[in-house]
Amino acid sequence: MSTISETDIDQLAASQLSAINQRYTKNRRQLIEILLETSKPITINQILESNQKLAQSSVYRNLAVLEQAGLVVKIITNDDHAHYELAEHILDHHHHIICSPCGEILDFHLSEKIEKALESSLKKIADDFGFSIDRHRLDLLGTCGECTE
Amino acid sequence: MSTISETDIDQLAASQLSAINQRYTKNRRQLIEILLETSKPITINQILESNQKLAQSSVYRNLAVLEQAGLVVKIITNDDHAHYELAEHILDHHHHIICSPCGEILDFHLSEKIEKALESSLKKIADDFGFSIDRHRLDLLGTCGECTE
DNA sequence: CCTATAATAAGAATGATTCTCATTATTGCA
DNA sequence: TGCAATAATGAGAATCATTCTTATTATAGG
Repeated sequence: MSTISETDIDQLAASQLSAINQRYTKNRRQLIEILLETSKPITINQILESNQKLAQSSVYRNLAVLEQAGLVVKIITNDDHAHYELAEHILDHHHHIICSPCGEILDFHLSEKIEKALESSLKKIADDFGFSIDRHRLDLLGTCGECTE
Repeated sequence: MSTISETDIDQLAASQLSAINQRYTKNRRQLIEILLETSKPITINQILESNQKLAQSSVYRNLAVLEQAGLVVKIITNDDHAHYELAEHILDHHHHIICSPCGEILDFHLSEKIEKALESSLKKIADDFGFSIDRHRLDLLGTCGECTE
């Protein structure tokens, strides 16, 4: 639920791509658009279904490029297909609730208070382990209402 | 760092396997032993290296059976090989700190206070989404000391 | 408008994981 | 204890998401 405009995203995308010497091409813009329209993480197959013109190999390659540019995040859950969504500075920081039977992934948010407490804990832990941290992720694994019925 | 004894685990394993009509065979016991000796999640290849007698296909099959029985947890991180470790009622509830460059996974614990606060938040969120929850997982993604040097 | 370079797309290749099936082990019962 | 009946094993084949290859097409910059 971000309020960032599409032109802003285009500028961001162009800038983050050029930072790694990549172009913001028509194909890449279409991927960004699809991800922006979808309110939850989706698979490559869903992307291909939503735009039949896209070549599978290009979608794989371009999502990898967009991920390198920090514009897109790849979400690996269980054994199923990977899911993709826009990076958190475009959407906002959130977590995932995952239905194991059907593989669907939805976004959720922690209260600011708990999120902050968690982050400061994690920072300490990372220090103890001598790690430099990129990010954390929190997943809720279970069964959605539809799969229960 | 659990204080559960090996005989206790054998009993647990036998009982949880028989609950799904599976036997606690020599191969399966060896997998449990290997996972018990290792203090962190390991890959199938590491398991095969640590015991050359084991057949790859059997290890895959038996880890799947042990996972179904709730004795073992499969950890999927990025694109690398899956990692396996004993279930939380054998070890204890914990989370993972993952080095993206080398793929190593280590266990860590949150303070009880934050863990409890988190759990009660997550319970509410699951209700809101109409999900029944099996478990949650929290991963810290970054770069370990060795990979930084 | 050219030239150099990057992106594209179709299909081949890869590789972790799963499946198949003949062989071996185990269980329960006589 | 001995004998089915059934389950587990292991070697290799098959699967399938993902990555790679390469010829073609598009783009940027002079």
